[in-house]
Amino acid sequence: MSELDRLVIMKLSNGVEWALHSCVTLSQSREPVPAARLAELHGTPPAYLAKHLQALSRAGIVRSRAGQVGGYELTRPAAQISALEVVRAIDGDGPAYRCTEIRQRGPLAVPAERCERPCAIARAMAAAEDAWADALRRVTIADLAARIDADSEGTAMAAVSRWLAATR
Amino acid sequence: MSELDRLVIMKLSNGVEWALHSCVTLSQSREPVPAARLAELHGTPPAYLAKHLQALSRAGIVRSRAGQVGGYELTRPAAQISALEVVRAIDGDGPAYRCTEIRQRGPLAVPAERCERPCAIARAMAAAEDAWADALRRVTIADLAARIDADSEGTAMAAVSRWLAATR
DNA sequence: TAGAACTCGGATAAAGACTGTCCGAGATCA
DNA sequence: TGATCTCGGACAGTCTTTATCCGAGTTCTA
Ligand code: FES
Ligand code: FES
Repeated sequence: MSELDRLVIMKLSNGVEWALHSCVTLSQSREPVPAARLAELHGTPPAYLAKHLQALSRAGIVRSRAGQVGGYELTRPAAQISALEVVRAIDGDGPAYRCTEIRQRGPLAVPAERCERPCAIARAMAAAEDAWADALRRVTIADLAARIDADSEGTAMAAVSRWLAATR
Repeated sequence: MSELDRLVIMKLSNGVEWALHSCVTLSQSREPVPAARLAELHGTPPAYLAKHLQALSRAGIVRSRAGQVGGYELTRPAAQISALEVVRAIDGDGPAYRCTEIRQRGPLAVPAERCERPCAIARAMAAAEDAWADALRRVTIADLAARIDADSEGTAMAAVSRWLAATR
């Protein structure tokens, strides 16, 4: 690990990247795709990716199908799944900034009866998080697939579909 | 720990809250304030708060003064210090979403020569983080102090100044 | 209808980050 | 000169994240 990487503190689980790419891949297949196939395609540990897919299943984003022809598939059209849903399913739906109410502690503690409204600092942090969430809510899995396809001059998604069909 | 707290995944260090409140407090004092005094006022572990104040010192937000009348003081007027600077100093200045470039792995790996531009997914996540950062960049420590004062009907900051002077 | 193979699902260890604490180096004042 | 107070980085404990495994359930085949 390089020095630069060590200075950077990781705040979001790296599984978010795998989950988003997996959703984009699933949007290109009409049939269920096994977790092991997705892991091979993305070069990730199979068992760990499966754990994240389970989280997506609990969130209602994907549906699992057991058996020989089983696997994972999207429950809704890709245009109706926002990136925010995927991130929240993996990383947790709680706020990143958690107010401990330290204003109610110490010699100058504010009485609880005056703390009906959140602290001004907590309000500012919550507003920033809302802006972050809104930016992600406006992007759908279909948008991401289209952009990746455009970056590859319209060859990437077709290659994915071909690979999925060939190794079925 | 309650069940609700366990469901919420903590992504941001809670030291961010202590640092922001400490900066607001420091903005109300013309003289250096020792870390132990700030810890007593906020009801936090003294040694751990000191560690975070050291991080603020490295970032150039506060200046430390050793000796009997030493302590911490802001290096600039509170109106020129953004909340984003404080958050970045404590939680790290790296992006929360870290792209691992998984598109360059696996059987359908994209050649590196085609990866000059970041992945579309990474771009969307970066745009969301920019929105978050912009919201925090527009808020200064002086703004937060004014809002906390307004919430307390103009008594909070005066009480802080009085307490700091009385216990000097 | 019985069998076999393939899949998901949760339960189980190892690693790293955050939390919390300590004592020494340095500076100021008497 | 000495004492006292301050910061600063170095030291353990706890929790989340990472990674992995084997059993339960389902589907196709003979
Ligand atoms: S008391 Fe939690 S942010 Fe002010
Ligand atoms: S390769 Fe990292 S987000 Fe697409």
